[in-house]
Amino acid sequence: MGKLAAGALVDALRATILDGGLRPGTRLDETRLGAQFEVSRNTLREAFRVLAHEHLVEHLPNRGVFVRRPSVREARDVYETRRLLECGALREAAVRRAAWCGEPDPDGSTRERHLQHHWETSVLAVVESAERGWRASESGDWDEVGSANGQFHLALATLADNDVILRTLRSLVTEMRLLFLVVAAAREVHEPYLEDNRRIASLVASGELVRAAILLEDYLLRAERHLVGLYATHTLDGRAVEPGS
Amino acid sequence: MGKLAAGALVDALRATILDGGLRPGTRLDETRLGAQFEVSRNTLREAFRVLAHEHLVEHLPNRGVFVRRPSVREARDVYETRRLLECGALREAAVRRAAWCGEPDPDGSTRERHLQHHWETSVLAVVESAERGWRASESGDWDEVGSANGQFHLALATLADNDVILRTLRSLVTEMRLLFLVVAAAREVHEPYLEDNRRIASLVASGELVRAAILLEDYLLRAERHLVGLYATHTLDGRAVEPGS
DNA sequence: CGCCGAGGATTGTTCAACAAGCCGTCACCT
DNA sequence: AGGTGACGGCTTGTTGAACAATCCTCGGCG
Repeated sequence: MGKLAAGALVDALRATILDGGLRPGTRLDETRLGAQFEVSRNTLREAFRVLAHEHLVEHLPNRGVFVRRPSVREARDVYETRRLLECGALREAAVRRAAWCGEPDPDGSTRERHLQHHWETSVLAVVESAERGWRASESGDWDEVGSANGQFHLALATLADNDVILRTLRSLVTEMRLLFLVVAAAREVHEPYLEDNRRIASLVASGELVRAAILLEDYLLRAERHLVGLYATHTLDGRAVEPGS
Repeated sequence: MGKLAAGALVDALRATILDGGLRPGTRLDETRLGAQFEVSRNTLREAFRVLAHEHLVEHLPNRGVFVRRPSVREARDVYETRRLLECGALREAAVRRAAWCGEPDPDGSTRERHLQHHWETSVLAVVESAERGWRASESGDWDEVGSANGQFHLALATLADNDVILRTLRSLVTEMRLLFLVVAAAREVHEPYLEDNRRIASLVASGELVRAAILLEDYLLRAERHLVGLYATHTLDGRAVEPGS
């Protein structure tokens, strides 16, 4: 039992949901889950509040909380928002980097070094996650591919050095994993884009951020149409109704 | 006392913080606030979880929760993110509307009518909130000006018909109100932009969304620099340190 | 067939208790 | 004097039991 049960419980529940241990639509029974995770009903409720705020779970008053079953509409909205934020982050990173490289080192202040360091580690994370996804696909580990893909997009956001963008995208990326649970196995979703990830990563590494943003925009538009298409086919078998209706 | 104490409590606490009843840096004592709002310590903790997730409040383990005192850095990040989302929302609304008006009514389906209705009410909300802010400034009600300004920007986001963008911006707008608490009275912050709001609103009303987006981008850039400037001066008096240090 | 009401189950909330962790104090030691 | 370490109080973290309120189900009744 790690300390701070509530926080750990949130992570445990999120992981369980995202790993398919609690399918979308399932009701999260307070006494049953409390027994399962060995926490009291009260701390469980605290965890529910934050999961609800993360939109992984839906809280219907006096009825209980349910694992959310995102609609096609939401898939479209999430992709559109990601497009704005991720491409915007790349463009912001571009202008900030241009403004910064323009000045030929006015003072070797710690801030300069900090920016330099942040840039290098971020680029490294981008390239690394792209490669990680590629290797995982070669060994057929599609769960790992999905995870690496998420890391890749978060790494892109990190380039802008903007915590608000980053935390927003983090929330969207986990919500995407919930989307993937509804439509299909991760394979078809990620496979066509591994090549794009690598091309974007190499553009970022060579500092061509604007071109990376353009490619990323097209990439996300294609992915959106792809997922929406899968959604239409795959929600015909499993029950496609909301828990509330 | 309305039913569902926990949810109502969140609203009450948020309102109290945003109205200055609980200044940034204040520690939120569980027993004291529990007595004050007449709720148990447990439901209070549930409320804390969601306020923390909204970034209105900071939770330091075993030390308590404190009203957050946003940094200049965060001000910059929030404005940058708003710029991406709000301007992006306008552009998305533009392409969606173009694609839709292009088709000369293939079938008078309910979906068509729904889109039409959504568009009209959204535009109305934009114009209305802009006017509301203007009138409030004439009568010197600067709190109302701030509220109307928030409504205005949310109304802009509504044009894109994207729930994810909307809820994200809602969170950012309330976080901005926390920023305003730290730097200064709402007057100086909003006054210069009332005219811009009206011009943007009229552009939206006449369907010139792209031009509205351009004006909005410039507007938000100016506002960001303005607030960051105020921040630098105003955090010199009051103590400018974080609660953790 | 559909309405309705009783009963059971689950959520919403409170309370009291206790363990654990932080903080200020104060005596003690060098 | 100044550092330092134990002590004690106060606050948070978590639990379990209790009770009201609400919802769902199921059986009866028109």
